[in-house]
Amino acid sequence: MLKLTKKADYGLMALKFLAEHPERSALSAKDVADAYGIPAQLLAKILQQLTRSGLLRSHAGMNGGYALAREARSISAYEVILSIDGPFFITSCTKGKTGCELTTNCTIKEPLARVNETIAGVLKSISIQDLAEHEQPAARERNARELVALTL
Amino acid sequence: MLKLTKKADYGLMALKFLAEHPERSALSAKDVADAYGIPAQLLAKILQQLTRSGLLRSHAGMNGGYALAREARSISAYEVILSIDGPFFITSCTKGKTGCELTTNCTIKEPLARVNETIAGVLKSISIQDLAEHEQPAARERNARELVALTL
DNA sequence: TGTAATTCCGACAGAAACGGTCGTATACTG
DNA sequence: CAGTATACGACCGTTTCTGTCGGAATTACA
Repeated sequence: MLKLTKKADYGLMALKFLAEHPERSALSAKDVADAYGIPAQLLAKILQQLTRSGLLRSHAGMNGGYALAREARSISAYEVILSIDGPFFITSCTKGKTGCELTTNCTIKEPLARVNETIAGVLKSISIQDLAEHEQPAARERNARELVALTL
Repeated sequence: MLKLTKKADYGLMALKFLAEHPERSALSAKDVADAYGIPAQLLAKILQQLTRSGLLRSHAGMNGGYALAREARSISAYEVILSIDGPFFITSCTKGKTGCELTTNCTIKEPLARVNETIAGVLKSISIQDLAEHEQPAARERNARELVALTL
């Protein structure tokens, strides 16, 4: 239904939270979970996944936790969603390698693939820092032309 | 996971098929289902829903079936998806009236709402006729500026 | 009038995805 | 060593999705 999973939401929230607290060298999963009322163990798994994808750096032990692996500005919402929910295709027929197993050619796929790229483009244009700043002026003018190029 | 349901896919395919066969006054659910290998009864329910939403006109009885209620050019992919899958919000927290029941304010919602509108804008810019024509040049230049206005 | 084609509608069942929990192992700090 | 924290896999309950079944109402046509 074209909606992010809660996991992806949690992930974005967590990264935003980390971006907002650069003074702490690391925040534990529990810190973040408490801040937002997210189930701690669930968030832990999400953060572990983000670590595996290289978006976070983790450190076990006392005073350990997670920190952004890169600048907030250079981490896009797209990467986060991709890491947590896996690759998304707007068409449900595009499943892995098999392609569309339905009829000879569901020509519907082609135009929707363009929509898919547009969405990806929009998500790529939004950085974690954009989320952390309550206004996100930076992402605006920056990608205007690019967006047009993508959709058309 | 940011993906259309199969039902929505089926609905788009069916409308595309109807748009491609204007010579027939009506096509039965079975006709369309056979053409694409879609489960007939499932497609029937989808077409009924689209009829309820006013996108199709139905006619029972022999030689009955479904036909587009409007010009293919004036029916957008957005309307189809909306009819079948219901209103979509990219953030999973935006549930009906309650709003975000999580923390005081998940500021994440605000930027993503803009993404949501962008996606809606793209889907609105794609008509059934665009799907029927294998190239969809019409939707291109037409909505370029509008898209920019939406995202920013 | 009767029969076949077809839409209409609700209920339901199997399957998959999602959200969340638990237990345990591992790593680091002091 | 003890406490804090990540890492990871198994599992379960709920929801959503996909598809099926059965029956009722509508229409065309012989």
